[in-house]
Amino acid sequence: MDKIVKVLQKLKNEYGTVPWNWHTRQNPFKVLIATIMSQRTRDPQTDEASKALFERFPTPEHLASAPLEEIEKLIKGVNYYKTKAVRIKEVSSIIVEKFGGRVPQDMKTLMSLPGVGRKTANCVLVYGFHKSALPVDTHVHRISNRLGWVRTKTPEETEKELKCVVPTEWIPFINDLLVKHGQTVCKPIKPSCNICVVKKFCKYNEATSQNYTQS
DNA sequence: AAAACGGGGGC
DNA sequence: GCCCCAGTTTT
Repeated sequence: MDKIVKVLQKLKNEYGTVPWNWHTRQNPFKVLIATIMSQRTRDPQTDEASKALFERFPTPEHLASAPLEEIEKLIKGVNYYKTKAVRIKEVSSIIVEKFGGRVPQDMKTLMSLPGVGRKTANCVLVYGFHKSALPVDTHVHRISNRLGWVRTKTPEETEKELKCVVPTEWIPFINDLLVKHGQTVCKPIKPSCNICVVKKFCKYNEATSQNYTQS
């Protein structure tokens, strides 16, 4: 079996398959809004806030005409909530007025929306429309490099290289699994390599553990 | 390419 | 109290 698949299988065994923001998936508009909310924000906060928001304003039409203050209040708790409230309303209006209430299905149009960058657009494509898209955030970028799967400077490079080395059927799981691993074990600073289930496949661990195993 | 944005939770 | 964070936009 391929080495990368082995690692992904181990991570899947460790962390399970329940995706973040599961209640929004298969609804492209909800995926879009919830993903904007999730930027630089921890999971549980976003999850609760997005549920509250969609209960009150379930569609682009509702959000486009919602009072800004009410949106702010409902999503308070997520990072940048004031800026995001403005963008959520803007995005909803654009979708209603320019796209007939439908979320665009291509990278370029998605990224033209306010508050939507490459990572968010890819989330919409893969979780909303089941396309073969790979959202790369700081965790995916960092861990892919530590493991030695890629050698890249930017998230976009990582996205392209990962798509070449990871089997298609695993693409939709990469983000969830590596983010979970990155939050709990493979942290940006002082990663807990001693408890890592994939350390024997990891270049970073190989390089850093040498200092201790010698002598 | 680097800084700003901007706020709650963990240590 | 300080530091960090499922990014995007602006300088």
